[in-house]
Amino acid sequence: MELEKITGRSYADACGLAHALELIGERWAPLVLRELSLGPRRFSDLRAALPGISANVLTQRLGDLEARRLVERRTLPPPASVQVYQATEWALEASPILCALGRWASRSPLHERTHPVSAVAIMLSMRTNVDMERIGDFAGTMAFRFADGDYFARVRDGKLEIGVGEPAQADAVVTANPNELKPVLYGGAPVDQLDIAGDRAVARRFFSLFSLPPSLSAD
Amino acid sequence: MELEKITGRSYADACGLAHALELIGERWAPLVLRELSLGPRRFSDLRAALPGISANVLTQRLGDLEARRLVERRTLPPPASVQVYQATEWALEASPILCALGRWASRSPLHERTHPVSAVAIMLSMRTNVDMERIGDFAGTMAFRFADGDYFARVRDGKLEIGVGEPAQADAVVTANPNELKPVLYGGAPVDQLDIAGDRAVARRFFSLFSLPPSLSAD
DNA sequence: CCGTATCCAATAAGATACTG
DNA sequence: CAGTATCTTATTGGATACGG
Repeated sequence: MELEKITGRSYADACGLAHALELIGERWAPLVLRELSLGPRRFSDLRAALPGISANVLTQRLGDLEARRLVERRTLPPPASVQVYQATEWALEASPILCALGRWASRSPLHERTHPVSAVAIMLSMRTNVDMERIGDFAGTMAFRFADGDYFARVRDGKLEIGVGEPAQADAVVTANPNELKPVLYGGAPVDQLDIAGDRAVARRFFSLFSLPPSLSAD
Repeated sequence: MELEKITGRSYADACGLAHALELIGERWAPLVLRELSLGPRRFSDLRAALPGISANVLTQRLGDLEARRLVERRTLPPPASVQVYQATEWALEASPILCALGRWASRSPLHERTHPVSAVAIMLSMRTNVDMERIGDFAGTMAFRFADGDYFARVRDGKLEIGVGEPAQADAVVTANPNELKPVLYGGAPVDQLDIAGDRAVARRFFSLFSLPPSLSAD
């Protein structure tokens, strides 16, 4: 099977970057990977998380990514018996690189921060924008309840762990939509504007760990 | 000025990665940045280095990148008086991230390593694929004379520096085209198949510093 | 030679409707 | 819900021609 058949147009360039673009350079592809980087998702999860992608483009992207060994299609065991899409181990290795690219781009004067974000995006942004030096000896576990699922962030031993699902024991539980988190994480908005159950002091400390890199002047 | 006017289609997603795609997600854009990441280049340099890009598309990409503050157009002082395109400082910060993406992609079973590479691509690949642990206390300077320009690689103090132009004092001078370097750098081909003037022992040691990450099995 | 502009054909993306 | 099918629009690439 020739590469062009799989990737559409070839750059005919042996440079790894050119091949990266053949793998994930098509529109939406990196965002699909982003949505898969915390765990498997269903077709409709992806559609809901990617504002504006159309069903036919998502179908095609998932098929492309599967052919390129970045995504695997799995059917969950009964009684669920639903099909999910899962990033391969190798695809997950690209995730921190894509996050770094996102952090780089967030300095752009053209960056429109008022757009909505998905649950996965805001959780990944914590991993990307945490200031390790501010962690110190802080430890705590935050649970996040979004309309489309539960996530957690656990700080321990100077590290931040992000995951899907209900954490073992949460110090505080935030019920919100992802957009409401943005101003508190990155806009200096007061933590109290969030719906938080549990230890609000832990929550306050937790939210103080994050900051965006400096914006370039818009001129 | 609205973002959509600058970027074409918007993802309407506040995630930094989505914005990165709005900035450099269009076809050829990252490869144009790659070509600019070791210094300013002329239009025709870019055309020559990017196999298959049409003048048409290159003009548009350069204009897009300029509007997004990733590229600046400069006119060199007389007597040259020619126009060159230069990556902004911020754009250069994306370079290591794009290199990391290239290294990640190079593990793909679909990666076609027989395609040609540009001079800048092969020089950047050294920065990307050098094994720091192998440097040890080795020091040496290699000059590379390609048809379209001179480059150098200097190893010193456990670090590798890549640059454009003639180095101060080279231990060895390699005259080749970029494709001929590939098998020696990454394919275990003998250094002696290259046209090398100067200290061949330094050259041999130098070329032994590089290796690609392991390929995934093609199944 | 250095780009730009224009025209055309091939692809890719988007919107919408539809099927199991 | 999980996709297909179909149609329309946008983007890309290639060729060619044009001005500095």
